[in-house]
Amino acid sequence: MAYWLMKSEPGVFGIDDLAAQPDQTDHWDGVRNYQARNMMRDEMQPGDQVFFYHSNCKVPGIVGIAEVVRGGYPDHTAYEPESDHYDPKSDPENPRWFMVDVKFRRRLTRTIPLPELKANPALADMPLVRKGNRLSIMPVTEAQWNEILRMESQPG
DNA sequence: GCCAACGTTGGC
DNA sequence: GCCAACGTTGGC
Repeated sequence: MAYWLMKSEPGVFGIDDLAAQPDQTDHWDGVRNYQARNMMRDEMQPGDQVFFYHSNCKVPGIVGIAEVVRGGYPDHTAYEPESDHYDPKSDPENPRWFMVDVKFRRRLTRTIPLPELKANPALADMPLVRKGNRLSIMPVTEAQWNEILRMESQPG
C-alpha cells in the first residue's frame, strides 16, 4: 500500500465534487504529463491512500483523503475531440494517457495550507513544497503521510 | 492578472 | 540531438 498526493483545482474538480459523485468515486482523467502518467499506469494500486490537494485557488493546501479503487487504465477522454483533454496523437490501439479511479474517504478537519507545509522541515523533500514544481501527482512517504496527519490534529 | 519555472515541440 | 520558442501550471 502506497501513499500519494494529487492536485486538483477546486474550481474545476474539488473534494466536494468527488464526494458528490455516485458512490463518491470518479476517474482521474485529463492528466497529460508523462511523469504523472507513469505513476498512474505503473504504480498506483487499489487501496493506496491519496491526499487531495487544492491548487490554483485562494487557499492552496491539502483538504482531504481519497483512496485508489482502480489502478491505471486508458484515459478515454484523449480520444474525444470534444474533450478539453483531447490528444489527436493518442491511439486507442496503443494508449498514451492513463487514469485511475479514486473514492472519497474524508475531508480533513482543517485545510493544511501550503505555507504551513513549506514551513515544516519534515516535509522539505516533498516535490510539492519545492519551487517551480508542477507535478500534479506525486508519491508521499509513510513518514510524510503521518506527519501531515499529525499537523491536521495539531495546528500551528 | 502577473510571471517564474517548467515541460513540450519543432526547426535546424 | 540541441535549444529557442511556446504553452501551461500554479503561487502570489
